[in-house]
Amino acid sequence: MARPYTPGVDRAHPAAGSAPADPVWSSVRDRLHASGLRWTPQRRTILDVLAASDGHVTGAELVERCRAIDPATTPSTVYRTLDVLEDLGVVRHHHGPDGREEFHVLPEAEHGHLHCRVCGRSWEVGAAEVEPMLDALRRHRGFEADISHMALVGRCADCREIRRG
Amino acid sequence: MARPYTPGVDRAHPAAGSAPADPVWSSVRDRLHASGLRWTPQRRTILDVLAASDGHVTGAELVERCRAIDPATTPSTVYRTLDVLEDLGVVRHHHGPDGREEFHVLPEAEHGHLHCRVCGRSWEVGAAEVEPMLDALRRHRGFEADISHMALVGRCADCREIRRG
DNA sequence: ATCGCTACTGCGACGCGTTGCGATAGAGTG
DNA sequence: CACTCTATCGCAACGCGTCGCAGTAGCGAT
Repeated sequence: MARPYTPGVDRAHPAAGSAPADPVWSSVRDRLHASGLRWTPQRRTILDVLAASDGHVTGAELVERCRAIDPATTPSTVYRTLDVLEDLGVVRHHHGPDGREEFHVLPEAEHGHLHCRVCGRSWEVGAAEVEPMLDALRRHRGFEADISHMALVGRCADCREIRRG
Repeated sequence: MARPYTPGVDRAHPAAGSAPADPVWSSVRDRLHASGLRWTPQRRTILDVLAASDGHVTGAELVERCRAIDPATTPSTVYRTLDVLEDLGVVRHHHGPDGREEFHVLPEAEHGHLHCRVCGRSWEVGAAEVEPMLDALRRHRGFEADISHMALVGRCADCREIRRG
């Protein structure tokens, strides 16, 4: 067939139903190859899952969703692939209030995270909001902080309202 | 003996050699009682360990040091006690780059944390350094962030020097 | 000194994430 | 197509931290 190489149509693994035509995802394959890395059915599964996710997802959730597509998926493969994808800039991760990993797919803009300890909700803070502080750290200490990994824990407006203090 | 109640001299458990005469530690006992909580040999062991620690210590390290004093120490007891002590304000914890817990005993001043992803070293940042940003978050979003729990990951001056980027 | 209430302990099992290792299989080459 | 090199996989075991439960033991009251 003269199909111009849609990634993942030739799977033997049950790697999802709809092949992601998204150029972002197909480019991952090339980027892996460019770094001497490989394109495998397992990685395709994970990319399919990521493509179908939005917002923040925990590591365990990603493993679970991969299993829904391919029950043979093992955690180690998922976590290792997520590491690779983070190197490629496809995902970013930070740690929630309890230290567990949360991943964000292809963030449109770099951002940090706020977690309310009381209600558990979370918000994103734009780079602009924290840039002044990061800039100060850079100037005074030469420390270059990773915004994406930043997670501030505290109490949100609503929860402060309820229990004044 | 007319010894005026040095906490922990009457131990049956092997809770340390030198009893901490430090008023800070002895006050913990009273503070527990004031909250309807209890003073136990296990808690004394943990306080002894904390008293002998300075800077930041991981949870696992604390468990290990408790075991050195009392080999019967179990992790769950240690972690649960640390929770209680955090409520009392005796310790503060945050999460390192890998999400593991790090505890700080009785910080003299509230501070956040910087972790270099490359060399693994860490620094403290004074409240003053981050206050402007926290203030902005408070004003714009009503979010009250916990400085002690803040951990920024990135690259320190030395490591940026070596691998420019 | 004894009693009763319940905070606390220790145990066992679990959940998340990581690591080492032998086996497998991408992908470039002849 | 067969061959080689090595990135990747799956497994099993581990480390950190949490949780539920049944028994223990602080501590205030009698």
